[in-house]
Amino acid sequence: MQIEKRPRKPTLSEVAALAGVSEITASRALRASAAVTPETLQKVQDAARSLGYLRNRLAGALAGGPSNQVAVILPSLSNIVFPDVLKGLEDRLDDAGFHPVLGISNYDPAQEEHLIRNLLSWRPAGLVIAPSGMTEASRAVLRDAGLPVVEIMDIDTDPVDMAVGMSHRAAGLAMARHLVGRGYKTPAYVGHDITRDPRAVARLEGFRAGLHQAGLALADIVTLASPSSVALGRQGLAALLDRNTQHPDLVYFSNDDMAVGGVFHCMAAGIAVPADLAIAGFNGLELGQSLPVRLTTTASHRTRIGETAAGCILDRLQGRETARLTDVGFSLVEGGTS
Amino acid sequence: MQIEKRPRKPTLSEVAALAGVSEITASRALRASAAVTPETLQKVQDAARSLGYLRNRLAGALAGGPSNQVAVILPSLSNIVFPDVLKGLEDRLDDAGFHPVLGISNYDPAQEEHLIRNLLSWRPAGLVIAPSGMTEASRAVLRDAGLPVVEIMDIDTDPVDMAVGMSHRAAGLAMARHLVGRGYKTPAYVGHDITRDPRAVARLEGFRAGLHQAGLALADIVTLASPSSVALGRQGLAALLDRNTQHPDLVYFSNDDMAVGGVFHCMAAGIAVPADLAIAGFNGLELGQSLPVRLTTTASHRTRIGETAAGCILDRLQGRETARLTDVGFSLVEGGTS
DNA sequence: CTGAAAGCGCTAACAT
DNA sequence: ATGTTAGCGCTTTCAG
Repeated sequence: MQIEKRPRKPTLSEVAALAGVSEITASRALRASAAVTPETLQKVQDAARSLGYLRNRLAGALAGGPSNQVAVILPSLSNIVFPDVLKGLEDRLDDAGFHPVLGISNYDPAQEEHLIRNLLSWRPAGLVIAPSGMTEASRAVLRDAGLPVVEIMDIDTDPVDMAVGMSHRAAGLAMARHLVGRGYKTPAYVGHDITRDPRAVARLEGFRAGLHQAGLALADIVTLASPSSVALGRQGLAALLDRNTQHPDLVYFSNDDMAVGGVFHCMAAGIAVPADLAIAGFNGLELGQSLPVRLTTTASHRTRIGETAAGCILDRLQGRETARLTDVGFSLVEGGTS
Repeated sequence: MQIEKRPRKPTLSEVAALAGVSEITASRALRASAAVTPETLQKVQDAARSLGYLRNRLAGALAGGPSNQVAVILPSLSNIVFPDVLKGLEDRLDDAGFHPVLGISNYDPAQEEHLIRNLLSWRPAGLVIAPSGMTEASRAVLRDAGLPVVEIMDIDTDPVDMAVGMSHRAAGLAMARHLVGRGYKTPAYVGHDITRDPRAVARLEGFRAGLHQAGLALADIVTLASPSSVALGRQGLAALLDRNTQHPDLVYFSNDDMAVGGVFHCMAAGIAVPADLAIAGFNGLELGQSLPVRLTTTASHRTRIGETAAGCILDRLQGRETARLTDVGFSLVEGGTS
């Protein structure tokens, strides 16, 4: 039998009435939150089904029940890095029956602050954020929110609550050491609009520090005022090589997208890689690893960052102990382009 | 002045008390939902600020206020297509102050059904779904939910409410016609695990129909039982060419990731593209368009699908008229690989 | 423009 | 194992 009219969504009390039990019993049965006789369970479930009952978690959460929403604030979805992180988050959250509520800050601290308030107004169970220059007000709101908060990507800063990520400075440093060890003498750098990307800046700093330790320095730098892309990397390398400066034997790119663009430029311009020019990136994207010659790069564990951050939220919610800082590390990928 | 203790989050009634107005007036002031004297507005805002008041939308929505959450169900985040769609959704939703609540179905109808109920239990303002074989029960729930529902990606099926996407069959057909027009005679196909991807199947069908119309047929087909990737495309083409069948002069790949893998295989194996072998993909990813030789492909307007779907939700919510079916179309990209 | 009353639909806290 | 009582914090009526 189906209900013919649908004047209003059926409520728990209607389910309870039909099942011949009290509201709270129906509630317990439907949530499996407390012991309920198999028979009553059955009755309630049948009643719910026959009425087409759909739980209202708004009311449940307001009445003190738990939320299964987790606010997630990312700076962008255009950079593949963040969908990867989101995937990790979603995977782990989903296992526990939680759902991300998404906000995109567009790398804007003011928008970020607005988002934080807005998402928090739904009283989520936790919040995960890839910070974009968080304002002091933002930090204060998060501090007072009384829920688990995980700042992701970077662990070089001091988090409000917890942080999960890697040291980008260390990654740049490690790459410099690796390449110095392979004998390159005149390294250059090609980057995208890194003013909005403090992590890329940190890598560059680490890279320079690594060179410096070996008595080397960057022979040249090109940075372009656009978001990173394959096309931009191509263009950036072309611009670099067009200059009448000391010719580099190696180019460190701000990330893999850019580096792959560099590789494509070399292909098109007949430059042998790595014989004439070595190339290195950052991220370890599938893209770079699928090139005819695998890209030398640093694999960032983006999905793992998401998974770990979700894990922190869940651990906290379940009263388990959590680390303030979690370093998921990185791995150097010795490809064929260096 | 800051509050020292924080025994409980401040409520609207505390704000109202401090501002010396009634609860409802404070509510109106904070929402700008009705006319309020500039003075009272100021008083209320000041009170809210000084208490560190954070609106509770759970209560608001339960009391009949609007929700600004939109449920979004996608089959995966691993395939770049869906983050692209999500980006479009987020962009448009964000403009209107709405937020996506995300669920991933993993291409599983049962999980999809579970997700629908779960997300709907938060009483979102609307729902956007890229269907994965929706069960009849799922459709029924959506039909009865009494909110705007947009099914995305495909418009070859009959939606519960609205649909936004393109005809994948038409895209395959158009590509076949284009390539036939360029004189190819022995086309082959390389695909990923298309049993889970009805849209890829529809493209293949369209492609075959197009060939048929020209008196041609597929010379060979390879499909591999894994999700699409560059590596898989490379492997697939290698497998195809290894066989002792009629040698193809053209390969249509299930999508761009796969096709780029094909291009890479050719590079590595010394096969001239398109002289020895032409290659075509689907999606129009930046990846393919950044290759030394631009990939021939069909650009799907993924982000626009997201934007348009969000627009449908918003239009409906604001009482504007909405189309049942919206075809965002596609465009043939005549690259250098064919 | 502001207020008073009533209740959204559910669950925690105590009973029993 | 089940029921009773009280709200959760807000917004919708309807008044003034």
